[in-house]
Amino acid sequence: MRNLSSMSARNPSGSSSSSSAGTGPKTTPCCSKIGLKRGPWTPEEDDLLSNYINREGEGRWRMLPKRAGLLRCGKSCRLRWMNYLRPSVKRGQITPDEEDLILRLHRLLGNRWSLIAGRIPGRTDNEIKNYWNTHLSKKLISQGIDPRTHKPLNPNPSPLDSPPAPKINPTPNAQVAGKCREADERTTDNGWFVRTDLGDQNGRDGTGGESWNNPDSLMMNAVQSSLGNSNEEDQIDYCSDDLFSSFLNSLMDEDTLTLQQQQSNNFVPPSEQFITGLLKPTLGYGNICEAAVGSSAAGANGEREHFAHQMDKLL
DNA sequence: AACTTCATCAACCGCGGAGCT
DNA sequence: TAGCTCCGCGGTTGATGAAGT
Repeated sequence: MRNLSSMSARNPSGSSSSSSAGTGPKTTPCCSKIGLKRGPWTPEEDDLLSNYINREGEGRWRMLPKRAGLLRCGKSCRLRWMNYLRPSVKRGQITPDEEDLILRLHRLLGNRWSLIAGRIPGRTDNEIKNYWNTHLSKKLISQGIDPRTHKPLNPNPSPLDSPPAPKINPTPNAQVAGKCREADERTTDNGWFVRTDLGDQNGRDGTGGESWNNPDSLMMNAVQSSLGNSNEEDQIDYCSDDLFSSFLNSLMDEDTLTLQQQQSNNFVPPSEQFITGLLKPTLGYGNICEAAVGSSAAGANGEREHFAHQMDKLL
């Protein structure tokens, strides 16, 4: 870890930035940076910030610098606290397990660094983002995998933008999948049964197999398994966080399984499209949530709304 | 030893959403 | 409803040290 104090400021003059001048009427005193210091933080500033937050708590970032005696903007204070000074921030190298987790979460969530960081205790979005850009993306490229899509790079891209080839080269993915949790026929932590006896390539496997080709069902498997033991009303308030967590775990479980299937027989389960396609911001999480939540027979209206709101907020 | 290139990562920037009036 | 403020997010920058020539 580089000594921050030794780093010179990006804007040594410390003068106001002209970049925010174009923000028009929305420019706030916080953003004007008139007379505010920029660049690396000194230990003294760190102490001031830490002491203030330990005393007063987080939040009110705009007023914080003034009250704490710092010549920084609120944004800078928040960033420094979140990424460096927070006691829960874990320093040191990313472990192989964490790297594995980042890869799998990125496959599911894309560049949602804050969401990914939320699933990795002690790591910040900035740290994960940096690690991805400097390590993992290059690693995937060297393995022949597109770091954006997590699909094999096509050496001969078609000008017609044809759909993905049905046969996926298992070698690059296998290197990733080899690091993933083993997923045989088993029950996940949240109780969602993971199938390995998949049906035919259209996802028709008879009873109980609709999880693979029905987004609603996929979602609701996670939802219902999480709600299964939540009969008490007083559990409703906090079930949504668990719900999202369970949902994500479920997706990751299926994700692992999908990779194994690709390895073994090039089979691409229909829900692959759901995971890697529908779970993209451009296609809207809201629709998924609405569809899943709207069709839910498991929860009361309050739960549905709470869940939909939570998912919308998080995604 | 001097110079150049590469890798790393803290910090900055602009944007957009949420909440309030 | 519109406008404003605050906050958080993701993309990007640029200083620094390491590695290479």
